[in-house]
Parts: sequence; structure tokens; C-alpha cells
Amino acid sequence: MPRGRGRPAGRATADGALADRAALLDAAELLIRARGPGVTLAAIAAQAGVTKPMVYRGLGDKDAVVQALAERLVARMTRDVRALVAGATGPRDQLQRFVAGYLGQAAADRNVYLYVTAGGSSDDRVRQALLLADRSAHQFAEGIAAMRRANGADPAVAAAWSYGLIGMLHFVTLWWLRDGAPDQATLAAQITELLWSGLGGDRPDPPPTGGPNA
Amino acid sequence: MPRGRGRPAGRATADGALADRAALLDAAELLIRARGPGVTLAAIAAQAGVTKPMVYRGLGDKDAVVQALAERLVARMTRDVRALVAGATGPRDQLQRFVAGYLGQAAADRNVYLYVTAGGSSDDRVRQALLLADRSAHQFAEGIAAMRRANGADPAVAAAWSYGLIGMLHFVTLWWLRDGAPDQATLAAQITELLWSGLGGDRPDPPPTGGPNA
DNA sequence: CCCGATATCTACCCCGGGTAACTTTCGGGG
DNA sequence: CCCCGAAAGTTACCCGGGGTAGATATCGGG
Repeated sequence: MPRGRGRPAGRATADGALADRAALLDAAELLIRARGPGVTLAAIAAQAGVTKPMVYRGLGDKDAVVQALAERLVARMTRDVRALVAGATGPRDQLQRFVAGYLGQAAADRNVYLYVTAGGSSDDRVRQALLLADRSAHQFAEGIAAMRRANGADPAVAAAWSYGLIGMLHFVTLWWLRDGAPDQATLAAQITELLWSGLGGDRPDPPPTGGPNA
Repeated sequence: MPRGRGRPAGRATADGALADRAALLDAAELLIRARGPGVTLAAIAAQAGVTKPMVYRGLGDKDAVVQALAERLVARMTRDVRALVAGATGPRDQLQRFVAGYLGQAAADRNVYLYVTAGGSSDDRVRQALLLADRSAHQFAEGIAAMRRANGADPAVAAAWSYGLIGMLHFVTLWWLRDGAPDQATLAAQITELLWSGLGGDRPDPPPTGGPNA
């Protein structure tokens, strides 16, 4: 007989934590990693061993899922990039390691990165696009403001610079993920040069390699 | 009687250009400007006085519509920004006018800008995100390469820098459109400073305290 | 005058996000 | 010990938007 709607006959106490928030997010990440950024909420639910309404109860709507995954991704990237940056020999090297780390992490979590940066349900397109940025911009802003103050410069630029920085990294990352253009180290060096010295800042100062870098 | 499917009884030679590509795009822009970036293809068709299949015949699928609008938008922005930049007094002023122009144009065409940068239906999320960038990156790249050659620097960075630049402008624009944070001139000055002098550009000496650690 | 080509519409399909309605289990009072 | 309400969890559905099929009217030529 076609058992209609209603709770299934199985018991419930077996593993009560199935609808757990963390478990749901784990399932989502697993599936996205395996099947790409196009996975649906139903598929995520199935992967978690439950059904769609459970995802809604446990996490909220799709925007909430994206947001939660974004938070996790940012946490991971922050942790790993920080470790990388720790061994830097100076501020410019710090920056270069940071850029390289960002690229590496994005590539490693490629599908999750794409899901998070392009995944929204999109009535509010702006919010969607800035989701990742919002999650990390204030950290950047603090660092920038501190640096500026130390240099005796106006720290008011911090907010704008943060978003600019993230936007640059993001687009370069997307372009790189798509075209695979230069290798990671070269790309990181190029972007570092732009960020550190600027478009007009090629005047003598950069690395002591006896000329413009290669 | 419910006239079923089929061509309607009206004549056809009245204004044969209704399904014209340009007319369709005009209608799309008009509607997007008026109603925001969330307009549907059916609404666009209605605005143009035709029906959905006509849009598909005249323009292609939604990605094609977005792409066509992107091309138009880029053309407009290029033209107007170029005019603005023409009166610059030097390279840095050029850059500043460019940034300010970009912001101004994006704000003026706000809804179209959003439609184009966040509008795709596509499975290929990367392509969608880079749509605007792809349409203009090579122009940037040429300029950058020329500048670098003039400075005796390696022009190989041009491609990466283009995407980085566009990404920075794009994110700053989105953030600005959303939060309306600083006024346009201030923001343009801030971003210009970052792009021209870089993070390390105006330092008397790099302090060990700072750096954009994550 | 008829017939194929072409233009164009209405009706439909599919899929994904989001919700309603319904059924079972569980725990606690009478 | 039984019944009843709350909680849990399911199936079935709705809605809206992209995309297409099939029906029908007009038009030009034989």
C-alpha cells in the first residue's frame, strides 16, 4: 500500500542527532565537494539521511545554508592562511603568502567556494555577492587600519580597501580556477606586486633582483 | 471562444521590427531599470510586446540576454568613462577619474549593472561571475601592458592585473551601492590611493605590527 | 486558388525552493 | 493502564521561472 504522508514507522531514538546542524552542514559540504556547486537542497537532505523539511528546520532556507557554509569556509581559510603567513619574513612576504594561501585554499575547496560565492536564491543579489566579503571584511579592515595608523596615514580607507582587496582576490581566483592560467606561485607574485606597489609604484624599491620582477 | 494556440489573427506587416534584437534589448533595459534586476524573461517579452518564444528566437536563452546587456553596458561605461578620463592632468589623475567614472556609471545604471553581474541562470557559475570582467578585461590588459612596457617592466602581469582591477572595482561598487557608505568622490580617492600606491607604497618603513594578516 | 514556408501565439514541461497536511512516536497526567 | 497532546518526521503539494512543443494564422509563389 502506498503509505501516504506522515511520520515513517521506524523508531526514533536510534541516533537522535541526525537533524543536527553540524551533521547537515557536513553532508552539504561532502555532497558539494563531490558533485559540484549545483547541488539542490533535496539532494543535501538525502545525503544527510533526512528530507527537505528537516533541512529547513535545522538550518533555515537556502540563504542560511549558504551563509553557514560560508562561515565554515572562511574559518578554514583563515586558519590555514594564518599558519602560512606566520612564517613570513616581512610585510611584503606576508602579503605574498596571504595571496598564495587564498588561491590555494580556494582551489582546494573549489566547489564549496563556488557554492558560497554564487549560490544564493537571489532576490537580494548584492547581499549574495558580498556574502563572503562581509564575513571577512572587518578582519581585513582592522589590519589595514592598524597598519595605516602605524604609518601615520588616515585609517578611514580601511573599509573600502577591505572590500577592494577581497574583490580583487575573488575575481583573480575565479579567473584562475576557470582558465588555470599561470601557476599559483606566479599568479600570487603578480597580484602581490600590484597590491604592494600599486600601478604607479614601480619606482625602484621592490625586490633587489636588479629590476622588475619576472 | 478560447482561441487556442497558434498565431494570433492580427496582421503582421504593421511594424515588422518588433522582434528586432535591438528593440528587445531596449525593452529589457527599460524594464530592468524600472523594476529592478529581478525581472523575468516573460516580463521582458511582454514589455517588448511579444511573447517568450520570440525572445528566445531573437536573443537566445537568458544567458544570452545577460551577455547582450553586458555588452551594451560595457560600451556605455567605456564611452563615458573615457570622456571623463580624457581631461586628466596626469596618470594618477587618470586613474582617479577612471575609478570615479566607474562608480558613477554603475550607480546610474544600477539595476542593469546588477542584472548583468548577478543575473545568470547558468550551471556555470564562474562564467556568470566573470561575464562583465571578460567583456572588458582585454582592454584593460592592453593598457596595463603598454604602461608596463613604457616603464621597462614585465607586461606578463597584464591579464591577472586586469581581472584583479575589475574585481576590486566591482566589489567596491557593490558595497557602495548597498551601504552608500562614503560619497563617491571620497571613495574614488581611497581606491585610487590603494591602486596607485599599493599597500606598502607610502610607508616610511614597514612596521612589524601591521600587515593584512587574516 | 491552393500549398508550403514562416511567424507567432498558447499551453505545456521541468526543476528547484519552500510549505502544508498528515501520521506516527513519545512522554506525562488522570 | 490508557489516552491525549506535543514533537518528530514524512509525503505531497504549490509556486514561479527558464525553456520548448505544437497549433494556427499570414504570406508569397506556383
